[in-house]
Amino acid sequence: MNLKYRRLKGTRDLLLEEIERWHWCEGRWREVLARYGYGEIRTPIIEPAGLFMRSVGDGTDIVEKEMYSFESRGGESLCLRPENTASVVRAYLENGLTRQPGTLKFYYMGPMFRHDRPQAGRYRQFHQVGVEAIGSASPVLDAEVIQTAMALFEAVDAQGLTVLVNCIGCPSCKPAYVAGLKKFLEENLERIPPAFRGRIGTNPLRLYDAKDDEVLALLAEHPPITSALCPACREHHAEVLGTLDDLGVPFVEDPSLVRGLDYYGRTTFEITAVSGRKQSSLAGGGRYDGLVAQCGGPQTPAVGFSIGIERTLLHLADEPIDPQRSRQTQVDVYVACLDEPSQRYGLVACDLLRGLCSVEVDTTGRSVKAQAKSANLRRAKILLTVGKDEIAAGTLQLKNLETGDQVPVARDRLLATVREVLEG
RNA sequence: GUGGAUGUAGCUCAGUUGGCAGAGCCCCUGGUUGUGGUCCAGGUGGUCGUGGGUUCGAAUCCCAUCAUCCACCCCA
Repeated sequence: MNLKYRRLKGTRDLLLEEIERWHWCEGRWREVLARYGYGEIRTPIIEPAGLFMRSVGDGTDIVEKEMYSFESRGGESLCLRPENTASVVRAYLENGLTRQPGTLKFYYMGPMFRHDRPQAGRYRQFHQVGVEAIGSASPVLDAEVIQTAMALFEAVDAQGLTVLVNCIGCPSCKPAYVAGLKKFLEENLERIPPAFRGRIGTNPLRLYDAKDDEVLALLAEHPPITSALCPACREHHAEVLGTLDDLGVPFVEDPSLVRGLDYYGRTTFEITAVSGRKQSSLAGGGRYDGLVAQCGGPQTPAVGFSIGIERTLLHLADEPIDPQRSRQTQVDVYVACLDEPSQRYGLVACDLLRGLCSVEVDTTGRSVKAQAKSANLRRAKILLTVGKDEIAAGTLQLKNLETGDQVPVARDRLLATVREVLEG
């Protein structure tokens, strides 16, 4: 069809069987997150653009070319959030939570926006479920956070995942390493394809992200960051890995795992799908001990992650659903009405049923046959039929669609009878 | 930003060398005066993505454009 309006590139409509899948996942996740001590936080989708430029980093791809930024009527520079960590930190400070004792643990679920070229598992409006644990510098918390991410995957039966872990240092050891790496790369500039050279000046560490063989071969000749960590980072990293062992969370150390956001320090991790070429990175996270202070708050350590919901669902082996049935919403009781007076009688008579189950009163005026057909399509267990005769007698015809039995039921017996059929 | 594939009925797709626009599913009606899931008969539904060109004639060939999907880059 040649439609007048179409959805924007990289956005999707979620409905019918797909939204049911989302609800199922979201329910499981909320349960798990509560068990790990997280409370929900919902922050605005629009924020000041500066929040992300400073926290995520203005040399990153996200800020450089993927932000949906625009000017408000008042001339303020705004943007649709490309991620949620910075917003949570902003909210943490803005709501005066810095003096709260203990670790504050928030989870979020919601849409993020990045102006990328869409492809399988990548959308311009996509959704993440994530957590932020603010207020503890302990490596044990890092491990718990990683375990939390895995628990979320397990809750929706996601299989075949690998946890990649790395430590990218802190302000006392990272700068020296980065400077050394930069020097090394500049000395070997001719071995680096032009497409990657730009990153050397802005963030040399991100060369490790490249999948290019020449780049990787060159980097193999340079010591990894894990060999240049200061004693404190070294110990922190060992504690994280040791705690993961204690918890029985399998992981793979990956010294090339640097993440695309500036605020990460020390622990970084990623959870990837082993099989399939699609977008294999399902989740990413790490520690960001400097971010709260950078946003104007007191020096406060924190760690978190986010999971891509679309990618997770894509990764789940989804059993095919009947394409026709999946286009109708399930209902328990379907009320077929012969004419408009019957519709009115049916609607009123069935009002009480809604306290017990779901009810659809058909007001299309189609043939009873067509209405009964819809009842079947909607997977109804009971078909109630109303016409002149039922109105006169003060009854409804009640048909059990599983057995095919049909009996007239008096209006005042309707609720009890429907309950019997549904429970029996 | 770069590369590849695909656009035909609500859905999934055929369409030969350029010669009347097709199938299956769905939907509607009837078979069954007021009853589904099976069956039978009939029916509705199309600017062939859009614009231009070649041609007696274009879904088909050419050009442009838009959209979708996939991949790169990067990331969730």
